[in-house]
Amino acid sequence: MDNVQIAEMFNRMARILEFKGENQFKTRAYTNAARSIKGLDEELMGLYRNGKIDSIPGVGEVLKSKIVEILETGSFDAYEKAIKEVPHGIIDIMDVPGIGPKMARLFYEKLGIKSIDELSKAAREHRIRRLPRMGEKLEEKILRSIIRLQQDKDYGRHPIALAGEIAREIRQELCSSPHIEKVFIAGSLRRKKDTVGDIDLIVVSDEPEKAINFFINMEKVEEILEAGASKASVMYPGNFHIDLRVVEREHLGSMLQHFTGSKEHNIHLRRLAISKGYRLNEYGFTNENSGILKPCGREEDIYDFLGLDYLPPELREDRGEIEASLTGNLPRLIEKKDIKGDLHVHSTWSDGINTIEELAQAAIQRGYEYIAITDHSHSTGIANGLSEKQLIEHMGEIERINDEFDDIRILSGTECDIRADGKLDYSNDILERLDIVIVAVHAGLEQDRTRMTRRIVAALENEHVDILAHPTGRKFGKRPAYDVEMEKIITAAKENEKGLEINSSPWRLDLNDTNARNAKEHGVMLAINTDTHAIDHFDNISFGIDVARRAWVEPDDVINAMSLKQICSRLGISRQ
DNA sequence: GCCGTTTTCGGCCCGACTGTTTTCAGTCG
Repeated sequence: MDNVQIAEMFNRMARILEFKGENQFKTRAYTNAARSIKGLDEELMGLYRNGKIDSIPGVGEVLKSKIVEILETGSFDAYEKAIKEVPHGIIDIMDVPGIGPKMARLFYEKLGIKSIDELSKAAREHRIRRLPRMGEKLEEKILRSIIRLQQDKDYGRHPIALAGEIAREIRQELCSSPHIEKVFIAGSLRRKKDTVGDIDLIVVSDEPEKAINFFINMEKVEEILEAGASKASVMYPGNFHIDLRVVEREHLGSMLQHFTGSKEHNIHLRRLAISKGYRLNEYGFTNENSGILKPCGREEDIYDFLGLDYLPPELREDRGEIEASLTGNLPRLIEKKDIKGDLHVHSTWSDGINTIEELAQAAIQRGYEYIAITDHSHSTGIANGLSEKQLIEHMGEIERINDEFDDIRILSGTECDIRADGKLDYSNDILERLDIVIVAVHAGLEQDRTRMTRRIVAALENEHVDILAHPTGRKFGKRPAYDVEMEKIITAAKENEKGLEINSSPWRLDLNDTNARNAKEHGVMLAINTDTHAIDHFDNISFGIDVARRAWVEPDDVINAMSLKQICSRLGISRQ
């Protein structure tokens, strides 16, 4: 039973308690504990065995005993009883947008509805509207919501790169309205999460109604979900849910902060405000005694007022950033200007579309001191992987091109396949001759957790290996991460002094933020690489930097933030 | 059910929008 499963169990328990109409704070306690458990660096089982299960935030005596019960028996008594009482389909019903615990319970008690299919049928047969406070519009809304839910296989989450494009497109259109002064992107998109659920926008306007009207009447809007005096939501092509809030300039800071979130971060800030005698909302601070509102025109004003250093949006997840800010221990987050090179680049020698010279030129234009050409090894036949003989020619070619360029150093490398048994695709003799060796899993993704972990750890134990690329293999919309024990990978990377990659391809973003932060905290060095297959891909580096920033990564944690001299020293390259 | 720079008891973030009602409960973020 791992942390994710235990957290899921607590989440389901919370949903059941909601349905049963239990005390909302008790319900919230389960949700909070679940979230806290998901964010743990170590497995609960390990903590339990070492007697270190105390001091998990949000877990008190009662929930602690339930965790122990789960670890020992696979479940806990109260949960087993609860799932017998509340049919499984009911939880699904509460996942339909617009339906919460109260309605789900009413449908169950009055109409015996226990599943989404039954709900859909009841709505079509107009049985919902006969219930108190229910009507025709609600039936239509339910049917629409169910259809959207069923169409939406990825649970409504979109890769940040796609969401960013849509957001910029909408921003441009909104800017053309005479009633809209300015447009800001907020929400998880501004926090740079790897995937975003919906797109949150703020517009500054003196005429809110006209601004809202312009928004809901944009040509591409497929459906208007709600439209009020200061807030509206629409559906946009590609299953994008867009939320808009209108604000007057004097409240912009508060609104930006509020709408950027995260929810947990905001709750923490509000608790902090309460302890100082103020209520905090999207319009500013209200003095508890006088009732006087202090508006915040700039986001910085809010953090200032609470005695905090400014918090970059990437950190606003209530994962310790507020405490760090209070004690002056915020990280100096990595920035684009810190990146000195790219260590994962493919050329025409394997499956890239640009020559080594073209890549070198593009890297110079981006101000890099070095790049590593890391074409595929021969097992990756589909990517035109190089034989050992070809790899030797490849090295010669790089040496020749290095003579041509004064402004950049090209490192000879490989992205060497880790075979199913953990052996590498090239012999040690040839690996030794390369400047840099990146290893990666490309096939045999279905291996079980134990084998996959052993396979990767074996690769990390090879003395010639430098970096593990895209460590979990996930690709958005294509496949989930393969099953692997990340803790063991991180430990092996630390013990063998290997780097782990944050792959900046917007379809990978692998390591993700939580794994990357975990690695950093264990003292593992990271490499923020683009896995470039075409010159334009170099610019994906910003996505990788976003992930790193969300992981609290500082320049000193990053291999390719090192100067050429430093990196040559790390890689054991004598000639520079 | 958790938690404490007021507290071991009594709090627990806060407001907008909808649909159904004539004043508000439910849902959402």
